[in-house]
Amino acid sequence: MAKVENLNDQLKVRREKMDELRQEGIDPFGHRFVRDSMSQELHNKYDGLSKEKLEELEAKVTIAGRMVAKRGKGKVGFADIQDRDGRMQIYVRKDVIGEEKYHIFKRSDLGDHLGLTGTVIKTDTGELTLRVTDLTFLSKALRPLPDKFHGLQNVEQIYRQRYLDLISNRDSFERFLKRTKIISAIRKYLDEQRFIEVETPVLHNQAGGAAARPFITHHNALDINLYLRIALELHLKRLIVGGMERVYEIGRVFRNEGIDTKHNPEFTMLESYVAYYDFTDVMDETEGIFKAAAKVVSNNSQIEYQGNPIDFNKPFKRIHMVDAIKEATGIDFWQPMTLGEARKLADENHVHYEPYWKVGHIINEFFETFCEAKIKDPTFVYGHPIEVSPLAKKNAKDPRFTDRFELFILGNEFANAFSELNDPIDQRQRFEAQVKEREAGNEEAEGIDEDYVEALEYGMPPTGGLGIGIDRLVMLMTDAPSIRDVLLFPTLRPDK
RNA sequence: GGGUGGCUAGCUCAGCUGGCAGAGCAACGGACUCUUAAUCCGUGGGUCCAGGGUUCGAUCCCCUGGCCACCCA
Repeated sequence: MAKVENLNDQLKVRREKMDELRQEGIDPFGHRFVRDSMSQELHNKYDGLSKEKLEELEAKVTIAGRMVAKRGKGKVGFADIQDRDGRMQIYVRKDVIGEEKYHIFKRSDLGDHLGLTGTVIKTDTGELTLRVTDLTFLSKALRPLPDKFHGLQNVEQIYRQRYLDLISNRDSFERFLKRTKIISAIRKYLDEQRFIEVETPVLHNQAGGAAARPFITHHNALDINLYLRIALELHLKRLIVGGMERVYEIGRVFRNEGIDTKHNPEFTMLESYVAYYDFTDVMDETEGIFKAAAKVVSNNSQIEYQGNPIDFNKPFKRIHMVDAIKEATGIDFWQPMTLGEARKLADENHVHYEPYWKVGHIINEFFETFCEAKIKDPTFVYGHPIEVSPLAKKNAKDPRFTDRFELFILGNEFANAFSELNDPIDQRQRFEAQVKEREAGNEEAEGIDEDYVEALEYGMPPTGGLGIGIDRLVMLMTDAPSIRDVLLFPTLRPDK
């Protein structure tokens, strides 16, 4: 707690007012208060009624909230009370609530919480208002709120002190409400498809299921290092082996990488697995999830992201990665090709590659270089090379490629899915290839998860799996330019 | 990792070519019984991100560092 001599005038005054309340026998940090109405509820109910009609009705209600604006006027005063759903104007008259209570109102600061009982009226200017008959002081704000007109603009403060952003920037508050509703809609959609929602460990013995560097932590009693999960994949598939048939988890995963407008070290993933599905079924499932989410934020399933319209009514496009490259560049990777030939093509087209890369890596890089950014409409790009898909099932007709897809919208990836590799022999070989990659310099390559391979040896049904980054989905649906705008408390460097 | 920009009162922001630190809101005192970014009169409020340098003099110029944002890899 700051020492008194370090306080600025406003902090001092508010502490003095707190003491004043105590002297008057009022707890500045009050207690239980029963309200019977929310601001928005009152607006819905009474905004449509005339001033006269409301006078007739004499509707008596009790509300509570934070005072966010105040307009004094001698022996009467107006203020705006903000609760979770919105705001309600109150009208306080000295001759109605009496000297003592009016004094409390006059001495209240912006930011204080008040409980108010009164009748619902309309003012001469037509604003729905609570004409206060009783006032209860509920909680003192010892610090002043951000600018009442501009709100909180300081981006750093918005992230570090999200509560101030939520108090003073209603659009931000509503974006987080939408986030919650989107996730609820996704749950509802999956639950209706008879999925089982599960929770799997966050602490892993080995970080697998994705290509990413993990956070490492230590368990004291076992004296072992543990890894914060980078994916949900390998545990959920064990549950498919266990016969759950349709599972999903919405949970936090952690990746030890840089922070920018699209990356936060911890973020929320949805992964789902369905026995007997292949990746084309998963496309349908994915489409259903995105359409369910779009309905939450739009009446007609048309949204706009940073000025770009997206229509979720249309069926999503589907294109093979190799065809997409051919369309964009004329280069045909369907042709059988040696590594030397692929490298030559890469050199000719100024496509970057690493020494340990095989043909498949180069194909993938061609896609990322020439195709990804051009995709606008929701599009499933499928058939990723086997080298970049260590957990996906090989395509039955062309084993260079896998039955995998990614969903792209406006040049960004929103989902990653595949027919799961359920052949334990093949799986072991893919893990071994990953180990070699790691030795060749790819720090994100996976190790061998023996326990997982053993689970596969008991027999996993053919399975369709899906991963969706929930934060990016919410960004898209709420027109948020940065992932930090959809995370209540984004990761930041400590403040001093 | 590289580049650019920002950091000034509680908040939102000005601050010219280097010359006493500014406004609006908020706060305080006063007036005001239908205001709504209330109004009117008056008052107080600053580690100009930190440290160093140049200078008679630095919020301003230079160097180093911190935090944040954006762009690029």
